Amino acid sequence: MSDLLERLRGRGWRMTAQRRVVAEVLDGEHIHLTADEVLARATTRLPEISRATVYNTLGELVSLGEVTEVTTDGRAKRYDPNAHRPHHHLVCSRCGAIRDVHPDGDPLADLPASERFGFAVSGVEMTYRGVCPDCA
Amino acid sequence: MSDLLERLRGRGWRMTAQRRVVAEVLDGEHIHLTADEVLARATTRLPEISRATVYNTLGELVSLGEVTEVTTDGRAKRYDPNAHRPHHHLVCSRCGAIRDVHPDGDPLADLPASERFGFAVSGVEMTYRGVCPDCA
DNA sequence: GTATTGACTTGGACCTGGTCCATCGTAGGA
DNA sequence: TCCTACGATGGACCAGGTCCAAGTCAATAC
Repeated sequence: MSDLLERLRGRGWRMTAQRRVVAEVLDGEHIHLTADEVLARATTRLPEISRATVYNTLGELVSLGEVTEVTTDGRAKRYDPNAHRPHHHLVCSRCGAIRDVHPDGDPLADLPASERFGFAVSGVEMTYRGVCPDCA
Repeated sequence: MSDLLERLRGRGWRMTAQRRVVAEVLDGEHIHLTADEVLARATTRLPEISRATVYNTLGELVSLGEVTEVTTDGRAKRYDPNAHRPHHHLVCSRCGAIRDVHPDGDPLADLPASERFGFAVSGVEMTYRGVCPDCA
């Protein structure tokens, strides 16, 4: 069984066939599916699952902190199960392919107090853009 | 007249009352309006302007490189007229307020070759998150 | 094993942000 | 001043996402 399912069970998450399938579909590295893609993959395993349930389950996984939402293009949100290890994203400007990346340095430290406008700054998301080998 | 209008005229942009109003509404620092907000403000000056025209004009300004699109929340895109001076954004997690910021360092240099997956990397967007003074 | 119950699921209506298109209007050149 | 290609209009349409009332079921208690 996946780590994700293991953790959810440990947190007392009520297990249903639908939730299991959604969690299984999201398991792995460099996974960045849209809700519709999750629905499509879940449907192959559990044909009667509904769109609303997929949205509900994804929303819960996000509030549990097990999955993060990424919007790289202003269109559909994507769901990234790799929330336990902080990372940023590298996106192909042509085909939209996404890779998880780990830049050096501490971008939070690079924002001087004079550029904080009195905000309590707590995090930063970085989206690198480029062209992937397949599109070059 | 604003710099923006000046530049557009210099580039042979056909000037109409609608385009002028949209460009004027977008003039200034720390401006990050949604298309609907642009429409609302434009409507006070030119009541008969249509939604389609606002979207068309914003799209053109973006392809001309005079305005950049920002999506900070996966909802409506926002339009940032400050495209001629590169910058990043600091967003309040509570109220959504946005400030332009200029971090130190070169985030592009912080992405090692081993983390580039063969991409030709050309740029990076950073979104700092925090709580603004008004919401604290 | 059965009863109970509150949480989960469902499908469909609905909402928001955005795009498209046929038609009308007009800026700017001749 | 006239022409015409480009821009504006509004209304239909689309994608992604949310909401809701009704039905279903996992987990607990007995």
